Amino acid sequence: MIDLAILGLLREQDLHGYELKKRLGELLGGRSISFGSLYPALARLEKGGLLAAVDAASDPGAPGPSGHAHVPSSGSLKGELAAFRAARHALRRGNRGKKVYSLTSRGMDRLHELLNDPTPTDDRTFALRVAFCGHLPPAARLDLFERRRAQLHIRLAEQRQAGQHNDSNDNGRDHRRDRYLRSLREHDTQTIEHDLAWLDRLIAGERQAAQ
Amino acid sequence: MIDLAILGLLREQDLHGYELKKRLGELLGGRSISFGSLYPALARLEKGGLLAAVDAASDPGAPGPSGHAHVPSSGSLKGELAAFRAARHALRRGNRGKKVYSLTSRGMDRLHELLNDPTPTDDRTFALRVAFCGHLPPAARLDLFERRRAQLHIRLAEQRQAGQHNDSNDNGRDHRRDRYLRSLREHDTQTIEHDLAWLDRLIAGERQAAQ
DNA sequence: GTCATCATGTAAGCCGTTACATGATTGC
DNA sequence: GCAATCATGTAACGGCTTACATGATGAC
Repeated sequence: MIDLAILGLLREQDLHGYELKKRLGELLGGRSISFGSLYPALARLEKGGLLAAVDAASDPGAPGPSGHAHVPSSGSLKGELAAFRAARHALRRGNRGKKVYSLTSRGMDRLHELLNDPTPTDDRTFALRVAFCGHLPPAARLDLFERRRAQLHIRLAEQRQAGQHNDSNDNGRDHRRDRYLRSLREHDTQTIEHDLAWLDRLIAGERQAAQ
Repeated sequence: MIDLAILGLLREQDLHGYELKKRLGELLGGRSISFGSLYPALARLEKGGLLAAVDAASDPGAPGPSGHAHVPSSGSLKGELAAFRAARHALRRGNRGKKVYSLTSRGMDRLHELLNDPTPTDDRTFALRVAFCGHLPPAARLDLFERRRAQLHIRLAEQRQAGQHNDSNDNGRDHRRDRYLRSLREHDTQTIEHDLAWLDRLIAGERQAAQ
């Protein structure tokens, strides 16, 4: 999930981690991922050759690179550590704290792999796929939508079936008690139907565009 | 989350783990929890005194207890193990594989604690709370609904705000590309509004019942 | 010069999953 | 007797969170 999010966002534009997190928060409606999960993921993807740290391009943040790493070489342990870090930073980055990532061609391949993966996924992942599916060939996009539709149809059937065998012992007082349970189920059903209607609209749009 | 689910379901009726999982699956619409998570949770709750294993009551499954553990005492390691297990089973359970749990008074307290906890939670947990809120005093129930409503209002505001600064560089081709992103956001917004409308209905019902 | 924000990372731990292992019950 | 299902558990691992630690930049 996190890989899909990162690769998808970087496809549009080179970004550093902090900015990436903000964008992702907007994409998923507030509930973003945490730094503790984002930065290790970025490191992993970079190590795997799917991302590359680039010399801060014009787009994200301040433009002027002026990288010169003069190391004062103090005696303290802390000083040594800081110097080491500064040197490492100077090697890898343009000028300052930011580390801007760019999608490599392998990363692009991986993104398409993740978008086309036919195994059913959770709601969040599907949302991400929709967000990034504009880059997909129309046929793959249609597939994505239809797979999701099938999945939701199954869910809906299960939901209805579960609603069937409602309390055989229907003795008065009980009637009022699980009123909330029934309301919940009804609402869930409607939510799925709402999702299905949306998917149908998307699919109709695709078919229309195909002509 | 899993604690809430277990305690809430056991409040209605004594159940064994396997049955519990099935009910939970119905409650959450298909996507149940796994055994690998359920059984350890049951063990933990039993150890904590929130649940107690009872001698299979009349309700869940076959009624007749006839527990007699005659141990053949074979020489093999496997045999010893089996015998040990059988003995352990005989001590703890009525007659067969099933281990039926019952909610203790401490478990009941914990359930109310979980239902009344005012910290905002994820959607799944809220669904569970609604499913079990029939046991709550009306005021607590109303509180639950209104806290959720406030939470959703915030989400909705964030959503709208995120939708504001849409691509300042609105140059033609771009227009068509993130059509899917916009559709997704619109759908998300509608979903939240749908949830809010439901909550409003629930709250109205509570106020009406309060009179 | 200090405070808020930007920015990157590490460590510990929680919560859940899949895969594995075992055995009882029931229907044919 | 054999298979499907019911039933309970353990072990390994994955992904994400919180809390912690560090430092740069900019505004006042």
